[in-house]
Amino acid sequence: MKKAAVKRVFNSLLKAYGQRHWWPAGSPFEVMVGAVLTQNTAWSNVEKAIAELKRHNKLSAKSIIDSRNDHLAAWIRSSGYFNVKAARLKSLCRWYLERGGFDALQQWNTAALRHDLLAVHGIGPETADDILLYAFERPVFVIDAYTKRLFSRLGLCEQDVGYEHLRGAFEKALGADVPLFNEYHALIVQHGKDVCRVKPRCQACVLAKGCVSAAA
DNA sequence: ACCCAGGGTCATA
DNA sequence: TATGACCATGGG
Repeated sequence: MKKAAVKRVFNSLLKAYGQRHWWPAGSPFEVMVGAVLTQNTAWSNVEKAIAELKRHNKLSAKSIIDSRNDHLAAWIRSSGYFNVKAARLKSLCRWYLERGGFDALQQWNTAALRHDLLAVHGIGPETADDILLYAFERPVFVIDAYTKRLFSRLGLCEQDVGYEHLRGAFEKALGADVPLFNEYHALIVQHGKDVCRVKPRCQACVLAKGCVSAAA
């Protein structure tokens, strides 16, 4: 992808939506939990689940591991796929504690940390990259369905582009820039919620032409 | 009633 | 390697 085009889209989105102030969480660990809970799920449902974990004093790796599966599933019920996600949260928390927690993991280089995260059951590329960018503040560009949809509509990538390929394209076009990656992904999600497929025009389409007309 | 959301895993061909 | 099934709640 061309640098200029990628930056132009960012400027358009920023002008349309303003700063997003992501990730909405009080701690890196909360980011990690939210990243699992939001898999294929609306964030509004995740907020309730996290509030419920907090209410039961279970927003820590140890307390999650020590919880019964059926209890944990009940607390995160609102986020959907609760049985699956209860198991995924536990595997993530085991990984987290086995590696010595946040400060120890923060010593790792980004490539090694990403590789290790991807080996955790239930952590795929997008969840891993959410964690890397928003919890560990590493320069990793997060790709999601919104990103592929928007950029393929804009004609900047193929519709069926692979995750790693598109991630590499963004990172190459933008350079390693954590605050920029943070804001950009958040803006893409905001644009996705603005939903061109429902509204005839979303705010950013006024500025970044093509998004509407290419919608199928 | 239908559609989809800030995905990932697993079984099958 | 490439699809398809499956997981499941809540808001539009």
